[in-house]
Amino acid sequence: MLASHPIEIGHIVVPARRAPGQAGSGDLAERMRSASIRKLESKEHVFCEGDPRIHVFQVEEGVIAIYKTLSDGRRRIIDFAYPGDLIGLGAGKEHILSAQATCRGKVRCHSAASLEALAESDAGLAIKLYRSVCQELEATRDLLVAVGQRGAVERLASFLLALRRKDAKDPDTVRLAMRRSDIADLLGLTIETVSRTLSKLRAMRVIDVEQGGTTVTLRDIPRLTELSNA
Amino acid sequence: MLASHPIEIGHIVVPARRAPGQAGSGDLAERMRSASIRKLESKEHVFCEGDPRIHVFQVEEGVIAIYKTLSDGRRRIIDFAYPGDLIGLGAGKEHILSAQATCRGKVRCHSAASLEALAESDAGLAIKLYRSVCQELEATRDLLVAVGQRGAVERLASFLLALRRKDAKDPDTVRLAMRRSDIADLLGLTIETVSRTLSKLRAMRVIDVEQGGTTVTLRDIPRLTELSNA
DNA sequence: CGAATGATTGACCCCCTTCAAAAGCGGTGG
DNA sequence: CCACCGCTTTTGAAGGGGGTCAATCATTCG
Repeated sequence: MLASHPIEIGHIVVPARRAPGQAGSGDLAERMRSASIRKLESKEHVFCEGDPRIHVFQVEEGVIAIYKTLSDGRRRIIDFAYPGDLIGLGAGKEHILSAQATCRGKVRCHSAASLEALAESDAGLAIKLYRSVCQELEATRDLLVAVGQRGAVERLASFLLALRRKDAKDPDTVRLAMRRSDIADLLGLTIETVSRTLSKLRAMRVIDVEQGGTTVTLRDIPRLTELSNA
Repeated sequence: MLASHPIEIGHIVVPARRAPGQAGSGDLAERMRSASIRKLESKEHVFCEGDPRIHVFQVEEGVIAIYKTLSDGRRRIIDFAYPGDLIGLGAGKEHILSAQATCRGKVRCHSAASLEALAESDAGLAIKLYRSVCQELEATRDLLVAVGQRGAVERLASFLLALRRKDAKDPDTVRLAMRRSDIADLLGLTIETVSRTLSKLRAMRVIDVEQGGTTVTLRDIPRLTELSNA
């Protein structure tokens, strides 16, 4: 039944990761443990639009960009998948989105068919999937709000705060494990504007950029939130 | 359980509407029939951010704008809900989005609690909800791609084509049952740019705008698709 | 019919894009 | 270990598209 519905999820989050207390009979994370691991080089594709949808992948390490290719060849990144996130879930026989590693990483591979078969028979799993997609939807909406913003500062501020929520190790530090071009394709800007805007935010003493531009320290989060206009 | 998960769906589509052959034991549309009707004036709110989430509404007539309010007071429209669409679904105790009629219309009111209780016990219903949210997610992604586009022409073209898919009576005619300001807030543009761009598309012989700007005839759909860059 | 709301069009300005160049970092091989 | 090479980032200057402000026109509704 799931396979008859031509909708792709792209990536969803294992519920147990965000809400650790919820382990139960239909626990996704539990079922994913035994699958095989695939290593990824930077810029390597996990899958592409049109590929047969054989596996569901769970990010183990690194960051995966989920994107659509436009008719003029440009890339529109929909989301970045972080460790714990599931990508490649869906219902069609083919992928309608592409997934590409922004840096080196690993994904755990799982059979798409068997996961979907499980979802059919297990109501608890179905509800977990439902919630996961809700979460994904919520994230996409937030991104939509950010991208709809006029200024580049607003978009970058929103982006940094969103990363902070995801990445969540040091609350004041964000690792940009992707290129400027990835950020640009996510936010609907150019690399130059991304770079310039980060410099501007640094000049405003709101952030600090270190170590080849990959590590950002959030100096003034209240101000950053203000700038994001969320 | 559903109520403990702080995610709002905003609006989802009754599965039976898009896939008519799928009627079954847990049919949403079936359960919605007996609910009460509420009439809406143009610009009237169905619910607002922060309101207690008591009802789930199904649009009967008209168009409802689903939006977020930014800190500076601006509106970011997430989606337009059309007849058949469900709005107000979610899991938090309060709405995190607002819903406002763009024109006169009617909504059918249904108890949120009872629908969610049903979803808990009925696996078939849970899967239907899951698929509905997938559909919603898909639509939001398409909008994200459109809004991420650089030019106003691309955004308007995408918007018109999306409306055509939704509205779907005459395949060459689209009714804009909303103000220019609503379109602007959806696409991240200004009213002036929306107006100018529609005029430009008219000058290009791609569309025709009639009757006070509410009815748009799609003269050259291949061209429009090209312009949308989808 | 008249007031109010919304749509259209014009002029000007700012921000982002585009084009271009230089500098930094990482990786590879000698 | 260092030098070299490619990729990425940063920064600069110029141009264009959309925002802003403002006026006119159309439509709707009381």
